[in-house]
Amino acid sequence: MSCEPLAKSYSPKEVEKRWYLFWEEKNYFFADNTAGNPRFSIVIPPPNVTGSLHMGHALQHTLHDILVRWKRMRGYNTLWLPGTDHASIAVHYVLDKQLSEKNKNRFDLGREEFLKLAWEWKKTSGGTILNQMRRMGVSCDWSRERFTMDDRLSRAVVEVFVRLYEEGLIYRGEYIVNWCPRCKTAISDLEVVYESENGKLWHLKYPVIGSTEYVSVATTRPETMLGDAAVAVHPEDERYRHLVGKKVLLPVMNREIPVVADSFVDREFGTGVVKVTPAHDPNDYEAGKRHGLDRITVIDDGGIMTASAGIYSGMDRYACRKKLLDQLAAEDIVLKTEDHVHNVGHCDRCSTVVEPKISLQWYLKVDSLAKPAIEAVESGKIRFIPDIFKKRYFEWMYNIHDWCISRQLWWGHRIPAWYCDACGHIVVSRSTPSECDKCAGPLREESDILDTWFSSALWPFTTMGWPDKTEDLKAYYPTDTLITGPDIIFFWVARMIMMGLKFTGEVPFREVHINGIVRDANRKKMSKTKGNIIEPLELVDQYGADAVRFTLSSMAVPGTDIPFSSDRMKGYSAFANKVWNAARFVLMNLAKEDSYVDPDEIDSLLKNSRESLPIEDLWILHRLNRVSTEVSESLEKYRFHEASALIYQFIWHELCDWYIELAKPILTDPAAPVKEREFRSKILIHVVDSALRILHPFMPFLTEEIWQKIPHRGDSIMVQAYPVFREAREYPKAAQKMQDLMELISEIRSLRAEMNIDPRRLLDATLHIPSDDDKDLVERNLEKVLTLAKIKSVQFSNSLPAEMLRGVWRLGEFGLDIKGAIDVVAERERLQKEEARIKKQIENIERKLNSSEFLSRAPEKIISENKTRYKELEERYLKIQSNLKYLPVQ
RNA sequence: GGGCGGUUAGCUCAGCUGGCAGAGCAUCGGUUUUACACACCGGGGGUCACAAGUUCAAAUCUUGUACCGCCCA
Repeated sequence: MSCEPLAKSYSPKEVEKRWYLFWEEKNYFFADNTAGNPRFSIVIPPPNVTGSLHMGHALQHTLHDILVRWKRMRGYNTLWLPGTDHASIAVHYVLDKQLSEKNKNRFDLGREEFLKLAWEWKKTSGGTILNQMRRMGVSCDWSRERFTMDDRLSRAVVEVFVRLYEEGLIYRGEYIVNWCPRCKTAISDLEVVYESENGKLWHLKYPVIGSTEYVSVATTRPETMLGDAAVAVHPEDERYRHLVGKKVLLPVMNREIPVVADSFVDREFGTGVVKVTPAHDPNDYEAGKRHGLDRITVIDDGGIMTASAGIYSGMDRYACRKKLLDQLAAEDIVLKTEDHVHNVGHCDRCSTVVEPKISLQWYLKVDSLAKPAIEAVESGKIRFIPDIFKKRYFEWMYNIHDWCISRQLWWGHRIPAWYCDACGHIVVSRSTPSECDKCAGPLREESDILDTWFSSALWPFTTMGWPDKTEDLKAYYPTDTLITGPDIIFFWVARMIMMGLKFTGEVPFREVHINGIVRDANRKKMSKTKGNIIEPLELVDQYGADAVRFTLSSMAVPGTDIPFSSDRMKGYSAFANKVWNAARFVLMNLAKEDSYVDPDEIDSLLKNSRESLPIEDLWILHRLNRVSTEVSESLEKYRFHEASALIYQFIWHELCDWYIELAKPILTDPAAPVKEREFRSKILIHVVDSALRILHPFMPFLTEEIWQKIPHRGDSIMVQAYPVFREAREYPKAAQKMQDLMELISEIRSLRAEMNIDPRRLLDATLHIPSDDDKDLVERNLEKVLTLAKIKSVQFSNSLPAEMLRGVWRLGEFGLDIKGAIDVVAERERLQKEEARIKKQIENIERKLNSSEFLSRAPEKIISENKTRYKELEERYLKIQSNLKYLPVQ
């Protein structure tokens, strides 16, 4: 084993690139669907093909990869399937922008040319996010990368559409939809984001025909009055009962419109009289249907006023509002203008204000799909983590509406429907029909495409080859876990559950882990407009992928948002460096003959010579055993923050701070007995190797780089076994003894520091340890105390000589000889402080133990714990008091 | 308007079925000890938002109040 010395600090950049290529070359990410071992499969929530990696992705991909690498190392046949969705609206948005720079739009180009351009764009820029993912170290099976518009997935989409249509679950209908005038398409309820805006409420005067009376109607959108078909009042509203059935004159348009009575009117809003514009408001649309009102469309697809808007025809909707208000003011029709805060719907993609619009769209009937999807979660077949999110799921599912699935866009899955203009028949078919199957007339293909989420809903099974009965489906479906954000429970999770159950008869995944949202340091959501975006790849450049991963993981408390902290980030990059340097130390001190140590070899070593083993070895092996078990337990429960903290604590504060410090004298002393040195390096290699394995899923690059340099067997750490619990490694008693030694050392250090003793000065110490066993323990481990507490000699005695600094610990008391140079005042102060502190604790326990209620009602275990603790405290208290007595009086 | 979550050290947060209040960072004192100053050793810092209740015992359970945030309408 040749050991090149490591660089003085860890520099991630070059390392990361090299190992990622290595893993890919070795095909380690590949999932073999013929392997027999238990499987673990997971599909990625497909990122938007136009997207680039943001902190949310970085978090999710980190959590995915931790689970996947951990499962893989535990021997599971592991699949992590990557890919992207085609993101109709987003791609249109990108290309529209490019086209508008050349003063063109998609309609100038035409469908065919536009799609060519889109595919070209996808080919050159669509892979951005996938390549960025690689920099995070994700171990996806790239050979199975999918895209929602792949031929195979597209065929599956058609198959699903046709089946649903044939079952009568897909229908066409004319309803009022959310329309984006910029994207020029319908969007679903979920794609509308409401924002609270400061607007105005205008009260307008509508004269009553055949009377001098007028009604005052309040509106936030005066331009829609041009399309008013009626005004409405509540049927039980005494104020207006006499007007029902009469007509009012619509100002500007000078159109006579009826006054109708309808209980949808909110009597408290404005004056209790509302204008009814069936073509431009969902509630008015329904009211219009009830009263047989005209639907007068005054705003067109692009947000421009139509010919029905009279003199305002051709004007933009907002320009129209302004001009119209001028006219209304001039004609004295505006009675009042109030400030008014209201929620305005915006397009999720482009933020344009949504326009409710009547149109003919395709819908999916969801009632019958929702029922089994609700049951799947109710019965526990699918579990949400944290559990609380299932409430949100149920709430939405119980109030679910039919889903508008058609979009007036081109990039996406074209709806497989054809219209016969001759007889009006609609043909829905898996393949292009040549003629109408009713009248043999010519057919016109539907120009609409499907909502992107329609194909995303099929992702868990179409990516694995459905509707064919593929080996992948057999091996990896249903998947085990879905990790995603709370914002898409409805968009995606709910729809996947519905579609999965419908088409495969099985749930698409068994557990849904909902992660938090990454926010900036001030807890604000990151957004481009706020300019508070943190780019994960910039962090990777600066700190290394491992540090970014570890930071995100350490803060990933299930269901809790993550305020991203660059201080934590720095801390964990220091941790990476700490691990690096621990390895550096080990490598610097290994001998040529040191080689890989098999865990079983350690076990037999332990079996044969347990009695003679140094206590720190038993302790570190015990701790390693516990920590590796606890980390796995935490990961089972998706408690990533807990797992990270366990590893961090173990490696830094146990392995580095204590074990390596204790190993130093033997490893670095050339005079140390060969046997002892050899033994120590065996254990050390094993512990470091195991610690690296435990850490690997969290910090894959660093651990691979180090593991390759220490004595090892195998080609890569990522395919080694994850440490598991070993009964033979349980040494709770030895661990306790080690803790006692550590306490003694810490107490001595603390006393020295508090009394300002030169840290380099070696002191003589006297120990008083009542129990022979304990005394024996310290005697046998004296070297450790001498080294770590800077002591040059120890005397054992039944009483401590006067003129010494005194301290206490669990097993006894100790004195430090500083040759009479005791600062009596400082020492008295220190002891008195300690005395007061302990007295307070004793009083607290005394109160409990003196209470008969406590003694009669508390469980036996708690009582005896308190008694033990009381005894310990009391002993300590007495020791301190006697130490105070020994202080020379001044 | 309805529902859900949060309030713990200077900051950011853990704290699972009630039983000794924790971490990281920051801060203060000390140390160029040959793995690491991205380090080491040591210290200080808390009315667990507020109020009431349940309990032998409450950061933890119940109710109410205040403030902050999220989701739905």
